[in-house]
Amino acid sequence: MVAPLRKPTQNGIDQINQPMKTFEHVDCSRCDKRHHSIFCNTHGEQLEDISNSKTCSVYKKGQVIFHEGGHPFGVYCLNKGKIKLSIIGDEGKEQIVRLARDGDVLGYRSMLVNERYNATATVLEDSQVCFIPREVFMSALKGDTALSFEMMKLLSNQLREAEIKLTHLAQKPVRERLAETLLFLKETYGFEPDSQYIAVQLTREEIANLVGTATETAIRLLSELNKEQVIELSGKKIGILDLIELMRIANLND
Amino acid sequence: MVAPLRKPTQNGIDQINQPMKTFEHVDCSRCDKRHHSIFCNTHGEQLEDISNSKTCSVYKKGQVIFHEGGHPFGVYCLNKGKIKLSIIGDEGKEQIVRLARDGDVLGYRSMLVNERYNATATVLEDSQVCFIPREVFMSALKGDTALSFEMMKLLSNQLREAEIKLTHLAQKPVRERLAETLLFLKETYGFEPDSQYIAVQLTREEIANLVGTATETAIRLLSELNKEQVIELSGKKIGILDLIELMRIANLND
DNA sequence: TTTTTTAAATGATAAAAATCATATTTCACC
DNA sequence: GGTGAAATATGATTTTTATCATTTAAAAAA
Repeated sequence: MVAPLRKPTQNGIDQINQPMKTFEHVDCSRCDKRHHSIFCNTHGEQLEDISNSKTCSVYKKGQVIFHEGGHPFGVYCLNKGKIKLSIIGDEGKEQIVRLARDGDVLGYRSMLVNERYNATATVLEDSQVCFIPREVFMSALKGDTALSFEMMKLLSNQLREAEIKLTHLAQKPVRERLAETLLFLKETYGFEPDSQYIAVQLTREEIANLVGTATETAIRLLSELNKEQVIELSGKKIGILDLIELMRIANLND
Repeated sequence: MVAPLRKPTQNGIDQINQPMKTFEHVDCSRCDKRHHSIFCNTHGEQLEDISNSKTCSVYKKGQVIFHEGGHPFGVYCLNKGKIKLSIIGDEGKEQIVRLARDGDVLGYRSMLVNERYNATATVLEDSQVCFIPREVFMSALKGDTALSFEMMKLLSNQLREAEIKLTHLAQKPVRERLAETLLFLKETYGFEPDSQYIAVQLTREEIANLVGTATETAIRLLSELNKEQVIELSGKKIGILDLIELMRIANLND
């Protein structure tokens, strides 16, 4: 008997944080996602330890993998799926700070500093996620310099991205940031097979929380870009009709 | 004969990036700043290597230690002084992304990922800075797990700070962010001896570039807080008269 | 299917913040 | 100590963006 599945609340964050079932997990050494992840240079003993101790689970859309304020017991490796990482601001408003795709690792930051999570990880579409227990991951880090370096590189890159995002948030108008966000979504998740539709479905509210604006403003500006034939809206699907123009609007000189 | 010292340009970023002279450098093992830095657990060979290869220089106010776009040849360790790290946005506007104080290390991010600097480090007041060459720092990292972990912790903390700052920038009004910035300045540099004045002198423009707003808006809101007797303005010096009220205005529930 | 709920769209208005303009002050330099 | 440049201050105005209100459309639930 399986417990009934509750629906996500209006802000897309669900109370349920228990995965529904496990999936057939391959050995980490044969996982093709590994080569584009921080484990790309991890071999032998370390990789075996990880592989033997991991738990692989399926999370349904809307489920929360970990919660802001919760204690980290390990790291999560996204095998397949899409996950948003968000911080709830003082007035209860969500700010999406990162999006994860296949091969991305989550929850390492809090584990490294041994603090509670400062973000919530919510599944955007049904996902397969592997869990690596704290001790295993930490001892892998200790025993594997290459892994440590990959970790440092990952953190460095995310820090750079966060600082650039910060600068744009402070200096660029919403329209430019929205265009930038659409390009970012396209870079992160690509297009759906044989189409110009970005391969992720977000609510308008989520797009606004990614851009850092009010939902109505995001809706208005999306409609505007739609009228200008730069993008195409079809329900939650967003197609890019004129990539060059979208890039021009985003006004990125980096 | 010493070359004449040019003045900082209007945005506070100087072309000169050559330190004027070296200072009497103590051995790293006896540097008291070390205990609060990433080198707190570094000993023996690694520390000696660093100590023997470092170059210690004095930078004058306004001088640039490294430039956005430049190549990193090592890391900088701030022995004594105050430094701002800023990114120049697309329209040429400065965004201050970090402030460094005694014991802080700079330039590691770009070095770890082997990319050009994405920020500029400018000296806010005359500072003593040690330079550690790339190879020495990197091999210390490789040979010293404790240092690697400190590095990861530092990056993790900065990432958390950046993400929180991002959220506040997106969600909080300027007045709250200004109050938060003043509290941050106080936390970072403390008060001047026996006074309530924050121990750093920034231009109003720099304060605005830290808050993420227009200079005039920052000036106006500072005057407002001054009138409300929450802070005291005396030239570039900012005194905190009512810390409780300032914290209330900052509206931090974290 | 029909009902109910939730999300999206759009108009009207208000609030916030930026920009422009112009004093006034401060400070470095002669 | 005076002079000019830069920084600060402040008012007026415009622009941007958020908020509120309402309608329409879409998606879940009965």
